[in-house]
Amino acid sequence: MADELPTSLMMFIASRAAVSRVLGAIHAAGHDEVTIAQARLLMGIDEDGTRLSVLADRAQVAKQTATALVDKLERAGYVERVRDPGDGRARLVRLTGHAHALLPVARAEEERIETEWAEHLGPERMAGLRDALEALREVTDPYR
Amino acid sequence: MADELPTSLMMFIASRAAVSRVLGAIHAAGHDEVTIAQARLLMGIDEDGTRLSVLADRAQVAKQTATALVDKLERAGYVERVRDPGDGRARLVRLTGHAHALLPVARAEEERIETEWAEHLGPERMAGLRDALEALREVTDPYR
DNA sequence: CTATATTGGTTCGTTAATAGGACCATTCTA
DNA sequence: TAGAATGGTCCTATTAACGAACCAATATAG
Repeated sequence: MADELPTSLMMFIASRAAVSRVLGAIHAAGHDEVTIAQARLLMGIDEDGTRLSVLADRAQVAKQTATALVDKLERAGYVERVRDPGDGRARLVRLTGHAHALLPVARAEEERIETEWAEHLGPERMAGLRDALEALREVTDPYR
Repeated sequence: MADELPTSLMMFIASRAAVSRVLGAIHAAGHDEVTIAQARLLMGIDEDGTRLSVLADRAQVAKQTATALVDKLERAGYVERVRDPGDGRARLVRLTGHAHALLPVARAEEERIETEWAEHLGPERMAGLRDALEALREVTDPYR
């Protein structure tokens, strides 16, 4: 074993496995067309709607990319664009009922992963892991 | 604070920051055309060459994708395809001198990140983080 | 109060990444 | 030795991503 992979690579491996499982659960629930990039954008939408540029920021993609992703999500019925009452230029991207049916599925699978990881590591190591990751956000999370 | 992000998402955030920095260092060293996907493939190449299908496996992409990536890397002068002496069907993808100039740059930046993270967390928390991530590989790493 | 700058989004055009399917050559195996 | 499996490639299509140019609405300078 004695593998000595970079810490960031080990994070990548684990997070990719999680993403893959969550997306699998989403697909299994019948939401076949949703892709990873689209899901990433969906996650950034607040309950009362979010501007496209904010969404782009959160997902760390260009505005044009966010536009394209929202286009697809809109065509598939997961979001709608409504005018921002406070600013005539802006529009708010809002989740539809269709999307609201989707979120619990994703959250449940995420829960399941979290539980399995905790079982595998034991409570202290899991707590330590989360603690370290939270601390790392201070130096790695450009948003917040 | 009290954020309660999923563990896997926090991993994603940190690993993305690291990838972004390593790629930045690579670009800053003059290797402008190399992309993330290409770098990911490069990392899987052993010193004495590696088969394309193994590469595809390691990077978790389809053979066709690996073919396309190797095409680009080959055109840019980072790898070469040589016949596998032991198997007439196979060809070995090997790093060129150009690529060998690149790897230390990536490794150095990775080192720097590792050091900064350790400083930010302190030695025990960093050790605990690595330990937990190594353990998680047992349930999340499809390769090994 | 107008002229200009900024902001929020979209459109156009291009490139990278990815994979399904078909396919060929070589090697393995029953 | 015939048929299955393996290693790669080609063709094609879709998604993701972004620079550049652009329009409409708002904010700001003079």
